[in-house]
Amino acid sequence: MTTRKVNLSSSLEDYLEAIFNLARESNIARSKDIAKSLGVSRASVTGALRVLKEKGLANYKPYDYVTLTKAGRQTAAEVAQKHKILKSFFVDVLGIGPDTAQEAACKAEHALGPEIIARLLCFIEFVGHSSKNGYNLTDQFQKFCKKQTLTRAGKRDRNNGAE
Amino acid sequence: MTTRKVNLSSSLEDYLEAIFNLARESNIARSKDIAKSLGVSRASVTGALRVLKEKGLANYKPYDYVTLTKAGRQTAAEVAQKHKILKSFFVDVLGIGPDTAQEAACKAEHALGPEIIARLLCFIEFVGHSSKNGYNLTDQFQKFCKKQTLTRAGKRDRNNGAE
DNA sequence: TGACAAAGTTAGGATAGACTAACTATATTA
DNA sequence: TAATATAGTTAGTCTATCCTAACTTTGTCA
Repeated sequence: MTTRKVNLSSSLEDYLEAIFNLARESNIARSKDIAKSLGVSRASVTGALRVLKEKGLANYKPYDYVTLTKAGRQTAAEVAQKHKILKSFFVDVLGIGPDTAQEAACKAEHALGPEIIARLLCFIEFVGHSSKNGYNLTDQFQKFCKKQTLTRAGKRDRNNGAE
Repeated sequence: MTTRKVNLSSSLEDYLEAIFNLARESNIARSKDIAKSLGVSRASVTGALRVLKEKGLANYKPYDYVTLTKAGRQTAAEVAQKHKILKSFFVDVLGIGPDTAQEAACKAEHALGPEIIARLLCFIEFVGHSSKNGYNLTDQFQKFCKKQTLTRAGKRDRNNGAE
């Protein structure tokens, strides 16, 4: 029997992901660290933990360490996976800087469903694969991109004061 | 002198975009239609219009038609542009169905900044360009994708009951 | 072991965004 | 033009999320 999917707000997904990542890094997810990693107050964390408990995603007792339930871990892993794939797409395919990519992934991970994420992953693999097969897609794109940007800058200059 | 950028919530961006689109389609953005196109109540629209007016983005008077200010049009056009580019990427590059793509674009348009959107546009152009130059990227990807999916399904089957 | 610091919680409040129900203004049409 | 339908507004409420300030629990160390 699979666990029923809970509808989660972006905010709760963020908490889940933060707990998941902290638990991976240091085995323990402390309220203080969750607050720090999300940039919210400790009080907000307490509130979120209560909600996650209600939804069956976190094992939470006041003044005790938090852990995720199986369902919680599963959902958190999905969110983290989305994040990872998006960031990789931005950095490895589009050539975006890691910080901008990180920030964008944080937001977009809540907006895109599994179908698109799966395709995106496939696309990243396709790009990697194609690089090995002679046609280096990434390089080609970077060249193309630079050319486009210059062309446009030129057009803008020539049109200056037109409209 | 350029108009200063206002910080907008996703929700307000949605209203702006809806007004912009309605005005393009039928020259007039009626409260009722804004409500319908966003799936909210008419009362919610009134509230949003007041806020957009405060922020200098909409010309709003009770019981009158709404129009966007110059700043409002500019912002709305940017959002609509993001939407268009995202949808095109999903459909034309990833091969996602139009309905799923539409829905995802609606959400992601609020999450991604101008840098990533510009790159994405460039990438779409690159893909179109490459198709003309012998190497049909889209076809290649679709083939690759199908193969991957099958491979994974196979692996899953062979692993059944393993863990 | 008791005092102090750190972590966590609670209480109370703000804001954004949505809703319904009731009211007002505008538009239509007999 | 008066009655009625439609559109738009207002008032009041709800929920989600965040905050600060004050309180409680836990942990540390002299």
